[in-house]
Amino acid sequence: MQVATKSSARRASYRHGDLRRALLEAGVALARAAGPDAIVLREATRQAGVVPNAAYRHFASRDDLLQAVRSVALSALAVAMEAELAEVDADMAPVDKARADLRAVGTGYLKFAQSEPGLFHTAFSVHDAVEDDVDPSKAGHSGLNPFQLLGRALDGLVTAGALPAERRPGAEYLAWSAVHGLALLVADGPLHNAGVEQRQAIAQRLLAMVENGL
Amino acid sequence: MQVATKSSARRASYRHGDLRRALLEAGVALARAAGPDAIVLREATRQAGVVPNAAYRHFASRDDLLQAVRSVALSALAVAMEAELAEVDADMAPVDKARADLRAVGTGYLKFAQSEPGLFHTAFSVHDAVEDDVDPSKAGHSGLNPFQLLGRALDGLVTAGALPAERRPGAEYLAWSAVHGLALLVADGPLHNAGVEQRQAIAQRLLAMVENGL
DNA sequence: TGTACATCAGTGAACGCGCGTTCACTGATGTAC
DNA sequence: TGTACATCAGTGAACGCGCGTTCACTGATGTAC
Repeated sequence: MQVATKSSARRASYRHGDLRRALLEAGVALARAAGPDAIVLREATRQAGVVPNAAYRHFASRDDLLQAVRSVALSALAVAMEAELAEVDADMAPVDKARADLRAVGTGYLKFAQSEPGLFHTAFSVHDAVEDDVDPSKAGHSGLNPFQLLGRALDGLVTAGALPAERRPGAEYLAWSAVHGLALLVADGPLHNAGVEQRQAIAQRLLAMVENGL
Repeated sequence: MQVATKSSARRASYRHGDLRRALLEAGVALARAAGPDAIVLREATRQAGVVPNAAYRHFASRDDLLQAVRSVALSALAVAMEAELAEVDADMAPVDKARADLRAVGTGYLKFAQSEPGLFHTAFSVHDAVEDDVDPSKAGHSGLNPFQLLGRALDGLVTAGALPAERRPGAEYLAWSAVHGLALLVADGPLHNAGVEQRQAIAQRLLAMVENGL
């Protein structure tokens, strides 16, 4: 791994170089492999090649590290959703475009849950209100976090006339519920080992259900 | 607490009386209060007034106790769903009855998640396939577990002609996803502290979405 | 009905484990003169 | 350009904690004669 961004470029090496980053990456690796409970301070320092208490120069506590990893996970989820949004053909009738965007949001969410179950669970291990959070460390490239991306897609539906404005309030929770529930079944539930085609079929049916049911 | 059922009636008192039951009840109390991770063998023995290793006369390991508590939680969930089903007026047109049954299944599930979040999480802390499980300790009074109650309701929808038979396969996962997702938001997510009326409104909209979208 | 014996539920004491966290330190680096 | 000094990232050693689990035991109960 090379000096990639500002935080490691500021000075190339002190004692460790960039221990904070190394610990965070170790924490992410642990979460990726086995979920939030696997984020263990001592193990992160081991992976960074450093003595256990050295972590306290960069994180106030184990929970502080957890929260940092959680932000990374939320951000990665947002990026996955944005990637799916970027695939949507821009030259469509507004209504179709708005619907396609909503589907992309759901698809990105589901793909992430499937491919990164550990990070997915970490992102939602604490359920404080992400809704109004403007912390950029939890956002994707657009500056929006996953919940906000969903909100934007729903707003688009209203603007395009595909969703009556009076049904807009609370719609996040309906869409989120359906997709989040399936995401769990797919992340490590009974559908985790279903075939790709079966999963995709169910995902498509679920998204259609949301679209029609909203 | 008095001798209530067969297992404590067989013999009224030996050393403890019925330690297995006492440990299980302690485990359930712990899970109820703080979820599956709170099920701690030593704490259960403390609550039962017994030395830690005494638990091993009745449970092979901590995980064995966890699974027993999980069965209790699944069974309680099934009972909650059955209670809601029992409220459905039996003298309705078959189609309406079938729809009302499905709603009752969802409502029971959501109410349980709301009122017993700790047990709810315990029930789904391990996600092995409950689908085909015939273990009566995970079932309600009907002998069916929660997943099977949902399946029966969907079958009823088909029989009544409210759901095309070709859409029946996989329908469990669509309905389950939506309701399970909302259950989590309501159990300890952002909707846990929403007002009763707001929660009920969202629940009704979600169930309508499932009904229309299936 | 009474005594000898086998059973096995619960005891007592101890393990090793890995965790998060605190303390006083040291020594490489950056800075001021 | 060189030296004295302050900074503070990482060290070394140790804590107390509660956990699950194992071992050899003891003594109240149920059973056979």
